Amino acid sequence: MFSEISSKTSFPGMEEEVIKLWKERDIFKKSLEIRKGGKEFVFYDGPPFATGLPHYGHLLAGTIKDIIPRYQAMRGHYVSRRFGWDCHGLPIEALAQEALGLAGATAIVEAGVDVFNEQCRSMVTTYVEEWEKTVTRMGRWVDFKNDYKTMDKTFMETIWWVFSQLWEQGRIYKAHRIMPYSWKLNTPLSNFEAGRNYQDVQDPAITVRVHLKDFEFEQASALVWTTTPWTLPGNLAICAGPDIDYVALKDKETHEVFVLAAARVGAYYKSEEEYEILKTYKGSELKGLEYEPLFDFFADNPNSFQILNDGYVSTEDGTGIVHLAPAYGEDDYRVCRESDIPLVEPLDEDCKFTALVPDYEGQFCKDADKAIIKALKHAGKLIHQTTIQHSYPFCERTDTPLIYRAIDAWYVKVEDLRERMLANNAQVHWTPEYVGDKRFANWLADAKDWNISRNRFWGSCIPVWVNVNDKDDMICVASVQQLEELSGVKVDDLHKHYVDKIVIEKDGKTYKRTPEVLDCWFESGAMPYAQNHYPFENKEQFEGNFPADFIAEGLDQTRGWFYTLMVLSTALFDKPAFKNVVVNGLVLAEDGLKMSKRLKNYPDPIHVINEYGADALRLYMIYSPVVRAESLRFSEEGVKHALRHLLLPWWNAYSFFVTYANIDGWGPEQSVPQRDNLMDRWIQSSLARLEQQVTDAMDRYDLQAAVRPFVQFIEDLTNWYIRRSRRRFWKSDDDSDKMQAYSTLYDVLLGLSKIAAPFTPFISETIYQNLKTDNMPESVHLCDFPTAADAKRDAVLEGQMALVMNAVEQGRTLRAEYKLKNRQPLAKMFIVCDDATLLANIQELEGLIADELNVRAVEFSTDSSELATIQAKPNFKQLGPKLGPLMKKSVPLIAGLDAAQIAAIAAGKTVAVDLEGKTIELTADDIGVVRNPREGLAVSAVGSLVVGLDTQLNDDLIAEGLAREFVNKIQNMRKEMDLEVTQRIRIAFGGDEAVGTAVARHRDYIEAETLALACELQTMDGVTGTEWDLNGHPCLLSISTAQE
RNA sequence: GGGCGUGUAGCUCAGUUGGUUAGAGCGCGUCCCUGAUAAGGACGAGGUCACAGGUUCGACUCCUGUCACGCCCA
Repeated sequence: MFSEISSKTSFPGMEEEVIKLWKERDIFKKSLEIRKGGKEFVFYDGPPFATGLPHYGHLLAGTIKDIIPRYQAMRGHYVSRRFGWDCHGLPIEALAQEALGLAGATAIVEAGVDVFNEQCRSMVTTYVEEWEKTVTRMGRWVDFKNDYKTMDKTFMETIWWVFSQLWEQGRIYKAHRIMPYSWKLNTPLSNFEAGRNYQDVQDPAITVRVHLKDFEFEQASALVWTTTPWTLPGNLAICAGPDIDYVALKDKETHEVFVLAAARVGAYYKSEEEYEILKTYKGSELKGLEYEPLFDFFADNPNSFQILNDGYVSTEDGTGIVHLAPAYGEDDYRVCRESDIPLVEPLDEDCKFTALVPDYEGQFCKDADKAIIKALKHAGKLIHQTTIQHSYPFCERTDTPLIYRAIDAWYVKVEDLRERMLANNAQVHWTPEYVGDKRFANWLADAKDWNISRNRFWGSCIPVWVNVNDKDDMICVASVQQLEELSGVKVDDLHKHYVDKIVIEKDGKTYKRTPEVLDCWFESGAMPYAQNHYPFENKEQFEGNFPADFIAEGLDQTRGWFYTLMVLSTALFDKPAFKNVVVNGLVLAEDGLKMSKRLKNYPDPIHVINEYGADALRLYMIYSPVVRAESLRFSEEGVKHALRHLLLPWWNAYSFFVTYANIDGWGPEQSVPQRDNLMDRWIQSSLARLEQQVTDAMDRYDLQAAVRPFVQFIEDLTNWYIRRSRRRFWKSDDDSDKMQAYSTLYDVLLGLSKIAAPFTPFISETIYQNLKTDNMPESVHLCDFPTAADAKRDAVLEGQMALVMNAVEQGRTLRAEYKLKNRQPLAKMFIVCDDATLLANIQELEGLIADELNVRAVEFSTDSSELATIQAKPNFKQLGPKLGPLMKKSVPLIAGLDAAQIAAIAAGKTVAVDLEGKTIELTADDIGVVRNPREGLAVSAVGSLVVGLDTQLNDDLIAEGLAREFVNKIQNMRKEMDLEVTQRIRIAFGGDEAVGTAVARHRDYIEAETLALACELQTMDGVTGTEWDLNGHPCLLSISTAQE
């Protein structure tokens, strides 16, 4: 006996049961154990920040990360799945700051880095439990016990090793980075922090002139605009846009020559009469012109004081020529660096001018604006002065304006790796392809050196100790052991508040650690090595498992994880870190906007799971283009749809099987191998096709394509195979056909549970558990994925069934068209097909067609002429290349061929026709045949099949129709009364003569169909029952239960 | 501003190497069927395949440009 299935199964409830089962029997662990020794399929988990609850993006990625490994495991591979946690970085620091009420870096230092870091450490695990719960509830199998955390000592030690490898390659260098800086707190802030306190302020906006040397006009100056006069003492170059138009104009009043963007002249002169245009230039033509420094503080700085070119210059305001002080602007820094202009830094840590600029020494930079403007005015270099109001970032804690300035930073040289990274990327199979070929490849081709230092606290430390007396004397530490040897200190923890205290004394020199921590992307990129504590441990294991066979993340990781993995694997091993990658798109809210807690424009994931189940949610997401990097507008309705149209019909089919198998006492031990019935052979072939389609798609990592064929299969199974086979299960005697039917449906449901297992692990498991025998694996996820589909397919049979379905569909259409309801039997139908072989194929299923369409007889014929006319239509694909420009003109000609000609061509003869004076030889390949139903007949034609209905009714047919109506009403009443399927009944009825006659004539049929022991006619008055209308005849029906 | 992608029915999406009637599901309307019943089927309405050029006998499909949206970068 199979377990009975409640008619009110709750899918979410069933899923919870399955989770319990997996847990109790440790199925995940077993699924790994049974594959031990098999070829490994290596999966790397990209670590999420655990700073909030999982959202749909995580659920989606998690589902992909579950399906592929489940599938590969069923294909015989050993797939270890370790969960990863990204523990370091700003997101967690922000939470800790909030918890401790610390507003910024200085507050953290004041409170103590140890206090702060321990706070971070304690908060990392805040969401771990929730994550584990949700990930598990979604059905994802992943090892949380043997997870990796980027804050583990072993992980962090490998990070040092990775860093030291880069160091030894000469890839690590120090440079600057322009960052917002709080002069009050003496600390740089992250851009994120800087963005939180913008205020409207007034700043001076001045235009100054720099005198051009060796220009073609005498007394010429370039006009330069700035809102930060205090940066002018540090000016080292000016910059023009290469494609911007510039003019040299002569001021008619002063006779001086000024150079500025043509588009900006109007901002300086009210009328065209005030000046004269001498010449126009492209910015690129001005490149290289030298000018006299505004101030002479840095007059000897190499390569300085010339016009540079860069695309960032605009003509929105100012003069179209910008001044560059590389220490105080990101673009300034970049452009100057490209021209090898070393930066100068005239401010101290309080942003006061140093002795390098004696005129303003000791003055706070912004306060010096006035004096600087005055000096420029005095020197005749100030052309224009005004003030502007703009939005400017302020320090959150002190409400003082932030100063953008150069901060020491560590970089990894990446630019020379571009070629090798591209070559390695070419070995990676991307889904979808374009992300790898275009997006990622373009990104690699333009890779910039990577700034890996952060002026923060909670992260892996840069393992470099610097000689306190000589900044260029550095020691890069590659392991804990090395640090212990160098320092003589036992090292237990590699976080900043521990290692900063460790001082190295060597050869009489003192070394202290550089204060920065590493970008946490460095850690995730180093995850393949660090999760294994390579090379300190697991050397062989790592080397055998690198690169990964598969990873999956969102499109946003092109610049994130995908990139950092590639940089480090290329630098260290000159290999890609992964062979296959599935890139998913963004999950948006249904309104097309980003999901927003504030707008509440999406349903809570927990609600969706509890309402529809994880299987439905998984299916909905996977069966969408979001698995191919396109965005998905998440819709609850869509999840419901997956449940109603895929899971429920499947479940109903299974429920049908169990119900009748139990009634008949059928069990798997009675299974027989023969398949005499075409329907049985057909559904098995369909299952094989499904198997083949799924395997093909999965081996291409195309999840959407893998799910698609399930839709067709479920449709075939439920709406054709089961519907057409129903009687074989419950009306026939225990004969061989019934055995075969049970055996087939059993095999199919069992096979389907395996094929679907990676996608919908819960319902697959539930069904499998009930169907399996004792000598089968204890979980569907311990089974082998069905293969060798080729051998099980019968393409001829599949084609044959397609034709039959086509014929039936036409028959149904005709019934609808002629308003002949299906319960009304008809005497005859006609099926005509010119091809005798095809016709014979259809004829094999005559009984099925007759039954489905409720006709007493089917007449088959190869001659369609009585039912339809035929017409030829050109085969464009075939004729197009042959006819070329004459193609269009051939259309009416071919349509005009007569029946004899078409028949001749179809019979393999060649018919010659004249087209614009040219003779065209038409063969069977050149034309298609269209059949048009003859007028006045109930005929339909699709392709080569013509179907006709005999619509004439006689008394006999009408009586049978009534009997069928009668049965239908009784069945409805049985259902209404919620009777058991096997419950026997008695029927009492009243009705007119027609009803009475019909019932009398078909009593046996009625009693058999309705499981009635008696069906008695009474007068209308004698029956208290339900009133019905049987095809226009009034009828009263009453039923009562009966003992056999 | 640059790179990449997307744009097909009211909605969600398919659409093979270019071939003439552009499909499916949902929703809507009409009808039908039903011991698979939280269903199911048939039919109908609904499309200038974002727009404009070009290549071709023929373009949703290939090329160029434009527009809108998204992601990333600047």
